[in-house]
Amino acid sequence: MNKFGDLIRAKREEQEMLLRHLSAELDIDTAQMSKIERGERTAKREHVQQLVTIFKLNKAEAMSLWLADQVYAVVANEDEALKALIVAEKEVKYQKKVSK
Amino acid sequence: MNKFGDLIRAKREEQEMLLRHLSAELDIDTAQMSKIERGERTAKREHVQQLVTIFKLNKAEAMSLWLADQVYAVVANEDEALKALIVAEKEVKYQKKVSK
DNA sequence: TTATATTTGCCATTATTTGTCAAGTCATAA
DNA sequence: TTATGACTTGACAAATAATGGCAAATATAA
Repeated sequence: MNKFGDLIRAKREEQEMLLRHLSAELDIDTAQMSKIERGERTAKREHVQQLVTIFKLNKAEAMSLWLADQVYAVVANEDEALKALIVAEKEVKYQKKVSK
Repeated sequence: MNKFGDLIRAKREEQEMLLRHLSAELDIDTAQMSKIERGERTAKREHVQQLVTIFKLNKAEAMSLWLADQVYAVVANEDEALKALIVAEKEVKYQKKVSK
């Protein structure tokens, strides 16, 4: 799963922006940016923020996808993937409740 | 969140087994085992399997908790934790469907 | 062909995780 | 009190993984 990279690539192509121009804005190698878009590497948090600004993305949505890719990497190909996600989800909800 | 470690500690204490005996069975340092039970370190997959055998655990359940701890570590303290989990969950369900 | 864009593979550097040890705490017994 | 046993903690080196950057390879179009 590479939802974040797919989103960035879509937005970049929508604007007919070159990979080397985008990577220059983030101050990273073009090859790195290529790998991020294709999901071969994970973008840094600071780069996510920059991309949100550059493409005027919904920050919550972008962060969700970026995080989801990382979550998915943990459970990919695991028999108990779904159960694990549900356990984690319950904990997140519980923490939200008790921290109020 | 440390559901896996909590489970192991509970089972070990239930049997009045010493940390050094358990760690000897897994062929790891007592300090390591202590850290695993307290969630300071993550057990290796092979150790999870050994613990399942030693304590006659439900394997699916144990694996779920072990994985859930790792998933939770990724999303802990993230504003979009819940959204991210739901995105990942949908992907897992989708993959399950298309791989049939 | 040539030029430009992107991808790929490799490797050095950096960061993170792991294993081990020794010293520490804590509770209990002598 | 001192001693002992169980466990925890902190520090460190070693192992492992992630990252950045380069150059070569590939692709796409003129």
